[in-house]
Amino acid sequence: MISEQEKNSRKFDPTKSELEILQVLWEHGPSTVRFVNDRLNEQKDVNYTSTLKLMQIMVEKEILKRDESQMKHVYIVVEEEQKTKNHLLNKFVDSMYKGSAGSLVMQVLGNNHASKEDIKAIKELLNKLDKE
Amino acid sequence: MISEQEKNSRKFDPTKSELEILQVLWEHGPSTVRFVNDRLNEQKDVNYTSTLKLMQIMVEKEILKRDESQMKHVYIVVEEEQKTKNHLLNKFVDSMYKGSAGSLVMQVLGNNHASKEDIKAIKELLNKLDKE
DNA sequence: TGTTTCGTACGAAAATATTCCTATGTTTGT
DNA sequence: ACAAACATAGGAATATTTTCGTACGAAACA
Repeated sequence: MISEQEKNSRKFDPTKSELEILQVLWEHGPSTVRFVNDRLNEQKDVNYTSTLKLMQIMVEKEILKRDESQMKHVYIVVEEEQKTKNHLLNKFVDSMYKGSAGSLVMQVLGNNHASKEDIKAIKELLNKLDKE
Repeated sequence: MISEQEKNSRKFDPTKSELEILQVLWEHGPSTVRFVNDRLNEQKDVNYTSTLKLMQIMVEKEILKRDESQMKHVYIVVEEEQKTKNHLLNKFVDSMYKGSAGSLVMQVLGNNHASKEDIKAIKELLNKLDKE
């Protein structure tokens, strides 16, 4: 269920590169371009100004906002991590599993991609859901 | 775990539009461009030749192959639906949940997107996994 | 048989996303 | 104070994806 609020507030989906930046910010919190770019360079080759540009675009799109009080601007994610992930997850489920979350879960679990701890936690959650 | 085979055989990931076409083919089996285009037009406005072009490109990329014995070429998905979906799912989990399938499942389930039947099936699967 | 409809092929245009060059100003260290 | 290092801004170049115009041949049918 998606609220009107949510529908209207989301003007853009992050692109692939934007998502990479988001992941850095999710992991480390508000950061400068320099910091984000350094993290990205641990994985791939990308010029500082490219990252800068991308983050500026993300500000325009209102995916990020920034604190300009310092010379080194600090970029902050606007929407909560969970909310964004939820949105992307739902989109994924809808398009790939016709909205059936169940079949997605079945596939993930059947794919030896879950640890014992995961499984335990999932069972507990299921029991809790049952009672409701 | 991804086999060498799998790594090498997958030269390209489907783009967004290509995925829409794949979904039609997954649902209806081998089809003509006309048929696919009609299905797409139930959702969005797209010119016949655009769909044709895209499907031709997909043949070049070896995402599809085609039967040209008839004048109306019939396009067939090369890789099994499940294999492709698996690949995309893994990519999604890796990028969004740092490879933790467990946290993805937790999120899906915590999101009232699973029916009672789903939950039952998942529990059974979990029990089976436990025994192994 | 002629014309209208439907098919493919191909290239180019348009839209989108990504990268980086250059200009210019600020800070840092000597 | 000066040079080197570092910051942002903005636009242009590139790459990628998507859309469609045009050409042309085959089939349908009046």
